[in-house]
Amino acid sequence: MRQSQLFTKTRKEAPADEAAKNAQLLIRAGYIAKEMAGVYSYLPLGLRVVEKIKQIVREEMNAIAGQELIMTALQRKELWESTGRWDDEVVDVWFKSSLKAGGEVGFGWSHEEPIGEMMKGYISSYKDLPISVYQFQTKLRNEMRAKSGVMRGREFVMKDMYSFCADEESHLTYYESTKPAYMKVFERLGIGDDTFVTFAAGGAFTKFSHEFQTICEAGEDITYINKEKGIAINEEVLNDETLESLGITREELTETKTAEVGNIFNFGQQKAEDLGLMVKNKDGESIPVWMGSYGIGITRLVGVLVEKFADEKGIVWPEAVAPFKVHLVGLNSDDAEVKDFTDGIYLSLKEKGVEVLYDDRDLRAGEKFADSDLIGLPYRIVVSRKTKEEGKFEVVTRASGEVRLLTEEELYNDFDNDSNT
RNA sequence: CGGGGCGUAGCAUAGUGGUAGUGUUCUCGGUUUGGGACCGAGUGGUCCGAGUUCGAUUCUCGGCGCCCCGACCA
Repeated sequence: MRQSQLFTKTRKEAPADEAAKNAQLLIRAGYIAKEMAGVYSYLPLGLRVVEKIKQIVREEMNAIAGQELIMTALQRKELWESTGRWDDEVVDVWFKSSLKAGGEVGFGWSHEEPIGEMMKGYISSYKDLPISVYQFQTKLRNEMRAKSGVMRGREFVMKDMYSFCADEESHLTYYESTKPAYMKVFERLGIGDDTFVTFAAGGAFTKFSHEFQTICEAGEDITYINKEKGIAINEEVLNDETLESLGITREELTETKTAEVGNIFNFGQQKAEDLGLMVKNKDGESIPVWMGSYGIGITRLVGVLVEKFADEKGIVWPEAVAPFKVHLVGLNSDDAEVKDFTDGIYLSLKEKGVEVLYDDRDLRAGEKFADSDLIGLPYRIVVSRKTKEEGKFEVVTRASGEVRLLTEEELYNDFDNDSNT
């Protein structure tokens, strides 16, 4: 994409009403725009990042037999009343409204009830199971206090998946299979080494739920971690009983600030029982379905990645989620010959299938470099009168600052879409 | 929801009970051209409402909004 056609602009200064690094940088670089506290619009660059993350999650959920769907944002009051969760005293994050035709509706803060209810129409026998479905949904939660930029908003995108099984064994097998699937997601996002399956407060059915906590200074959680043993415990369940059951001592754990990027819940049969989601087993008896729910905070991950990898110059995207792989910075663009030459490089890269943002604006070098650093694409290729004459292109790796000089041929080989540059 | 802070131009900021200033952005002209360069000109502003006052951006009250700490986070 040509940067001259991108409607967003970078800003030198961070907005005064944002204290969080992720929001400051994302706004300055033109990825997001603030609508109100805890509510952000995703602009062209930001949307590309969100879609990249979604695609990685999608691939890994599909790999464990997840079927994608999308549910509604509007939800029925009566359904939530049937499980006792319409009451504001019980669920304090409801946004509610009323229909002009009469009746009340809620805005989806979770989809456990609606998905279970809907599944009644499709599940009646153990032969129908197991089933796992997931969606990417904008969740609306009336948080008392939004904070930390995109990490704790009132409106955010989440992947939520729900599993339905006919017996405990397949249910637990599926539940366990989501852990490595989740870890693959986080590895692909470049935060695998810093993300831990964490014991956390569970639901009514199980002693623990499992969270996926990523080491992050801007996170809201405190997690006690032992990297060697791969054990992590949320402080909310850190007690003698927990330590003993996990065979570890307090001294072996390190207190760490983390951000919750995912969580999985084992509902057992309780949720289905509440909803009346039953199947016939082999003996012809009606039994409640075994259910689990599995979340990943998509837009929160955007914030976590910015927080973790940004440096003093700006954002540094992991290659897997960067809106473009290459930032082609054209200098001396007032010189028609250089400009034509740079245009040619741009078209060739595009032809090779390389995702490239081409800074074709007629600006001074310093301004372009500053913007490039701020936007944070993995590789910067500089083309100027000098490089045109010498036939060498400067390639800078954003994360490391490494500078290479490549010929045009080397450049295309290096950025061939199939390579692992 | 408890506590604290803050609302001045697109953005960032200064200041004052009496015509609101600077930087940046933006527009125009010129010089520049590998790290946000320089010179000149121009556009553009006191969150909303009530009160006090001859006069309020400033003081008082209320509202709305934003940030931070705490509580909450199924």
